[in-house]
Amino acid sequence: MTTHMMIELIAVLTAVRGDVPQVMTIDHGRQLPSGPLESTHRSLQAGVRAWVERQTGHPIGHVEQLYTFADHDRILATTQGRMIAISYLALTRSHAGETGWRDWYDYFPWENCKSDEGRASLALIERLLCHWVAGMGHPAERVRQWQRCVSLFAIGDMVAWNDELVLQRYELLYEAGLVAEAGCPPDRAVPGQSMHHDHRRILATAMARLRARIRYRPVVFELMPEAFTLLQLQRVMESLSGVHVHKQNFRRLIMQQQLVEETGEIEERTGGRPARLFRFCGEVRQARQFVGTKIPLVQP
Amino acid sequence: MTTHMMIELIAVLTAVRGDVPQVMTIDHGRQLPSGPLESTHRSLQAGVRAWVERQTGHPIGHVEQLYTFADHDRILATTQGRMIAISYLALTRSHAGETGWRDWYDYFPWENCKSDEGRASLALIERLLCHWVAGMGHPAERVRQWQRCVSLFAIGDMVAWNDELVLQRYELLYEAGLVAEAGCPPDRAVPGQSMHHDHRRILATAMARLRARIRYRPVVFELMPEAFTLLQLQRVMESLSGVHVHKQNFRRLIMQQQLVEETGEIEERTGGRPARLFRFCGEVRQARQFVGTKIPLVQP
DNA sequence: CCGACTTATACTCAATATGAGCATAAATGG
DNA sequence: CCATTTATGCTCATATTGAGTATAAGTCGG
Repeated sequence: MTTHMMIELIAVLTAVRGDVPQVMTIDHGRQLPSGPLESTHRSLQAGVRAWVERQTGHPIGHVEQLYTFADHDRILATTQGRMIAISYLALTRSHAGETGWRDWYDYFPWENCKSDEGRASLALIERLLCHWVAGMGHPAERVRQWQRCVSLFAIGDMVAWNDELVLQRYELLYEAGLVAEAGCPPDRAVPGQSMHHDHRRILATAMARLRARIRYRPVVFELMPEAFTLLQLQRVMESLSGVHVHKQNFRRLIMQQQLVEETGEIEERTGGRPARLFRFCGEVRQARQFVGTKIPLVQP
Repeated sequence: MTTHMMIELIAVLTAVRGDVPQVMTIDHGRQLPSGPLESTHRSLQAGVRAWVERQTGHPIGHVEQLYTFADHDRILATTQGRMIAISYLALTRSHAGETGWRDWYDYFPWENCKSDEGRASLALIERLLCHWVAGMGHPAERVRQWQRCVSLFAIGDMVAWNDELVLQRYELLYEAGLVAEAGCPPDRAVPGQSMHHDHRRILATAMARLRARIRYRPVVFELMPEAFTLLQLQRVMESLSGVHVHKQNFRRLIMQQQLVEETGEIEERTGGRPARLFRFCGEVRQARQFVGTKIPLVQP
């Protein structure tokens, strides 16, 4: 029953610079940082935390297990065993001047519906997917897959865009042979940088998880500086989720949930009226950490 | 880097008999079924599916990875390596006359707030936790832990009961030394059967995940018979979540989401007025599988 | 057959939450 | 001074939610 196995830990280390969500990479942005599980680690979580903190020098906040893979792609040629990869999402604060950070949306331009670039890549994807289903032999299958395209990419406004379906959208593009990882020639692929192995897939899993988490848990604050204005908070939420929020309603919900408190300081350089600075009042709320938050994310 | 490892798959196979959620066990209810990962399995998910279907003879519906553990408790004495356990939640339909099925709430009586037994065990837990924090030396720590007790077990109606915090509640009881797994003598433990290793913890993880899933995904129907009345559906939802539902509002939400359609048949043996039978219209909704459902779960 | 009891189903109503907009305040740069 | 920008307070229509009333259509015991 005991076989040769290699356990690999893969971290999706995420931070926000300015308003832009970023991910730590190695190999010129082609891979996520990963390392073997060491026997000195008390637990998997502790292993990831120690190893990431050693690599980056930063303390990390939220750490969360994503998924464990053991597909046959991962069988090692050299040994008899199989490769198991356990992926983690880790959040950290600032990272001025470090190398290896890449924008989320370099890999997933279509997930950033806020930007013109994102909308352009969505329009292109719509055409490519239309072409893909048109080439299908079986009519029933064609209808089924088109409905899948429509609901995942919100084609034709029949359904609303769901920002949490990052993984499902990537998998559809993979099946349609529109990403480089699926063996597609680069000139016929959808825009967006590819990664080695299944690392872009793991990044998609992490993005989806984080988009889901920030709605109901106060994890955004792990990515924010100590003090921030409400607009800065809103911009980070928007760039993480890729969708717009109504400014006044966002403020209302944040305030009435007492997630933040005023620092008393004022941010002058807003470009308009100065804004009050806030801090996350996590200490006070520590016991109430299970009540959950509710943050409104609506369409533009 | 390659070490001796044993990869163990652990399944939390869940079904509903009558209105009662049950879990498949071995070893007279002391363990969850588990088996080694075999190299013939294409993927982990396929491995779990094949192995569970072979064991039970039933087709299983929803399968979902829960968590991967590799704590030092799991280090094997016999080999140099470490034990990795990957746990899965799997749902299946009926299981008339099979052995090994146990009620969820045999292990977690306090999670069934609907029943008198559940409320009684909650009252007992409240007293035991009160005693636990009273014995703490440091006042600040005492306050902190008591707030944790209050918010997890909804003591004193300051916060509402959150049915999804199954794991957090179990971990609190473990820390407080009130469960047999923490080395507590049986007569001083909280009611509820214990399990070997960390299997009750894994069951808690599964219960929490399923309680979260049934709110937003139509997975309940994987546990229902082909045709059912709305009251049957409601009772299953209630027993899975452990809380009561307002009958009329439940009907309203189910109907207006078009999750079900009438079969045309009538269930006569309701004990009152006969009820219309419904079936899940998953085929029609297959493409819309991402829209999500919303099922109201409120307090008694 | 009657009346107590059970469940099914339709409908109403108030409280709250949500989405969208208006208005004013306070800074900037010409 | 005025256009522009951002901050912040407030209103309002609509949708959602929680809870209750009312009625229908069976059962069962006498």
